[in-house]
Amino acid sequence: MLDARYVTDHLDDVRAALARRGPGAAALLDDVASLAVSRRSLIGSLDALRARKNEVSASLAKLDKKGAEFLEARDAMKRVGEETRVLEVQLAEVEAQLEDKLLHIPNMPHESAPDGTSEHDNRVVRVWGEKPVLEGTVRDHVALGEALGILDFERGVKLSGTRFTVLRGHGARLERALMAFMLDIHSNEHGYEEIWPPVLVKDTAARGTSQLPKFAKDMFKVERFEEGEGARTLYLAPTAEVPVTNLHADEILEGAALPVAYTAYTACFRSEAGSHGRDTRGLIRQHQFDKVELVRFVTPESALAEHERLTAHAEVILQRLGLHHRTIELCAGDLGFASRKTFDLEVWLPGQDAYREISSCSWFGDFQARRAKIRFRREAGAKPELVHTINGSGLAIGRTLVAILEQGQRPDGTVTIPEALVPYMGGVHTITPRR
RNA sequence: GGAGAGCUGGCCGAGUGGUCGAAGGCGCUUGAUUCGAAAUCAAGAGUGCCCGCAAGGGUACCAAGGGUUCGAAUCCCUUGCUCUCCUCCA
Repeated sequence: MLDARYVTDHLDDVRAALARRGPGAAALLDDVASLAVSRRSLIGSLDALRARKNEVSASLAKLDKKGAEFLEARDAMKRVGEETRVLEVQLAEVEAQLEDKLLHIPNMPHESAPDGTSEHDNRVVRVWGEKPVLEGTVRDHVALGEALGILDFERGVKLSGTRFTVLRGHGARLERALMAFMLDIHSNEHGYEEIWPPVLVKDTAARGTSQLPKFAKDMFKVERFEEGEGARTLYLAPTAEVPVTNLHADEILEGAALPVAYTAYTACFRSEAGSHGRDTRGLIRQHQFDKVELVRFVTPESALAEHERLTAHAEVILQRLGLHHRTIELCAGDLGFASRKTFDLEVWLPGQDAYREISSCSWFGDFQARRAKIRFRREAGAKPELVHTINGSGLAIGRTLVAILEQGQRPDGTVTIPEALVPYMGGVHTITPRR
């Protein structure tokens, strides 16, 4: 979230920055400044009252507990106590309101993010490779996968409903191979520490990365059966970003340790509320999918360069797989809620005759760090500062599998496995129909 | 699931209603000493918020939340977590 004090002191700037996201975003600021002001004045009065209470209480300790002086002062303090309680309630109320407003305000787009209102205004930054020349009928991954017997959509639906898929044989193997391939490159070559986190997370973690409170409907909520009072609600992480970023929630990192870089494979769960009817066919938009994530905790001054670096790390995967793709930068109007600047990698899918997002690499400034209280100290004794967080998919595995099928298809319906992946596939070079 | 013990500052650990933000030790920082180091001695170190240009001042924080009280790390309640033993399980 944004800093209330910064918003109050730079109201016009913040308003202008948020306006770049489109109409509406800036309007959310209206009450923040006034709430922040009344919060400060309440704290002022409250602290003064408490100071007096502390002072008098200390002197009371030395008095004869039955003396008239003691009794009189005690009664006076009783009234001060009540007054304090009233102010405390008011303050709690104001702070709750302020917090609620702030949690719903999106991040300010960075000045380098291009202007624009929708995905049509996104800017192509670079293109890698070119569209493969495919002989014969171009098929999409659904047709290919079903014919090869590696994608079983029907049984996915039977087990779990729409947007769930069963991978089998070389399909399942490919999914596993991609996981290991990506993790190996990021941990061995790019210097990321491999993490294996829980995927059921507390609401506090989801709040830290900003899925909550605003995007609760996009997640699966898990309740423990029975339990009564102690019942706990957990959320299925929609991305490893949530557990991995929150690894350092409420911590102060040593400046020398930055950048801290983690990579993690997790299954990801999205309820996809509000996307009914979109991408209903195939693997593109599932309730459960696999992804390898990259997360970096960095200093503010290195953030822009670090963002480029992380994006490049994700691009390497597509390059090693020989998959034609392009990198685009999102315009201000298309940025995610928490992001200041985002590069998307879009892979070419011949079956759809379109480029589709396969990775989204975002720089969040201190937006997540403020929510999750992730700080660093430049040197011993220095004041703690908020870190900057950056993350991106490196990559979405299901969509990578789709791209391999569609870009690697041959006229006879078989699929060529990218050379780099062959060792991970147990030496298999080509996926051919089962039996 | 059952029984018990506990949760204090970076760590260990005192503390049982008033001067406790908290003894002591370890660790850390800075000085002194030393050719340098070790040892020793001295001083200093928490985090948030509010006021202040600053120096500095105020306030809150002893797992979390509530309560009792003029006053709570200390008493009461609720929740969470940790540990030990049993049970169960992968």
